[in-house]
Amino acid sequence: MKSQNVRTRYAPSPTGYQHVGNIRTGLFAWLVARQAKGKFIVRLEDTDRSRLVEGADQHLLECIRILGLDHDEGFDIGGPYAPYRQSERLETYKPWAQKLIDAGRAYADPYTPEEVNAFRQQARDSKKPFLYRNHRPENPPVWDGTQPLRFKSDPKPQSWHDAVMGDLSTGPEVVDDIILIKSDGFPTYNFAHIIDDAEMQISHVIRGQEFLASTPNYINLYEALGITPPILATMPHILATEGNKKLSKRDGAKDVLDYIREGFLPEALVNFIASLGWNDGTEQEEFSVAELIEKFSLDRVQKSGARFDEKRLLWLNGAHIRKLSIDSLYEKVADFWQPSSESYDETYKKQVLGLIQERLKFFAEIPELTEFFFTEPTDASVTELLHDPKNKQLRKLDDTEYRDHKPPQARR
RNA sequence: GGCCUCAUCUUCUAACGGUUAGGAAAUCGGGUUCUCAUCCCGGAAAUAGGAGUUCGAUUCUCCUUGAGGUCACCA
Repeated sequence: MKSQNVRTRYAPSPTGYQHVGNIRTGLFAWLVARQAKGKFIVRLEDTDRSRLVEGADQHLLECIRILGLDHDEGFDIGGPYAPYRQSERLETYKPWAQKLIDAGRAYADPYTPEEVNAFRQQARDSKKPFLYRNHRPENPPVWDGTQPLRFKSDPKPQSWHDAVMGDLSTGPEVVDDIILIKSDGFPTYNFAHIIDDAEMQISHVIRGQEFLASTPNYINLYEALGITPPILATMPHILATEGNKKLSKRDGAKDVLDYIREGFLPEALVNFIASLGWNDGTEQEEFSVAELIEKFSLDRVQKSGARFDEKRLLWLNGAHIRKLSIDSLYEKVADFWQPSSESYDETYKKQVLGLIQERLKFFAEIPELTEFFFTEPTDASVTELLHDPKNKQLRKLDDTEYRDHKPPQARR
């Protein structure tokens, strides 16, 4: 593949906030695109009308903006393949569905949900996996748009290559007649993403491990549609700090914006998220965004899941903070000063910052760490101590050295 | 239960089939520092188990075990 043709996408469903687990997929897609000087596309997969969360689309945009994952095409800015919101693309799915119907590769599902559930329960009771195609109707009715439209699959063994997982293969028993269009007229993810990726010329599909099991179905669909599959890259899950569960909102995965609100640096977050499941093979731990773009590669992504360890994020953020000049640090912490600091000027606050920079892990700690610089002591003995000329630390406050804005290592 | 995937210190991870299995976080100890932190030095800490291939296996193969995913008109 020519590098200028690399087009990756981040295509979440607007069903809530972004957390470290799902934003990593977006970060990796972005890195692949930027490294290859390709395009990064942000698409919204909003075909499940019942799970939509208001404001989730704006939240997503805010997250990628703050993390610096700039996009070239998207549901907010448009692009050559607009619209990029699946709910606005219903017309583009129709001809593809019709093509399958005409070829005898799609049919109307005549059963009620209750009937299908009964089949499902039957399979469960006999401890067998459920396969709809075992109940495939012999003479399905003409599809009138009110029933689900199902894919008439061609079950067979399949093998394919995954840019992260390597060579994979499955037997015919995993291929089934998946639903393409739901009875409400919206396509399923399974159908819509394949059409959109093809129409939008997506070169790499980078997504989480939960899609691994349905990939054989997608390959079957690609074949029926006559579409050459893109490069597939499956990311391992990020595990919650406790237990063995995938990191999820339910298990307390934090909103990415919450980290920003607590005063984590976007570049530290990006560094941290990238190193969850990826490293460049050297002993380097701290990476700038530019270095990540240069060094990232899908084939060095870990196959196994990585546990989310906030202690490591804390350390990494502290390390990034220590590298900042006082001026730059001062600029970034503007929103974190406590009320008692209001009457103090910039010069004084920068001096205070210089004193705490080395131990600062995230900006929300600032009030706690600096309160005594902004309050008059009430105890007489403390006052006496403060005026003790032998107290070197306090003398530094009068020192002019911090006005030079040197990084802390350069002082002394 | 079927199918798929994965498996190195507590955690994130490194190691063309040949290393005293390395680094980082956390932790413990020491040094620097008027405190804390930073910084420096050091300690403890791992190849899940069993076969096989090989002169030699963390690395290749198989089995076992464990973990995860999936079997939705969710993505």
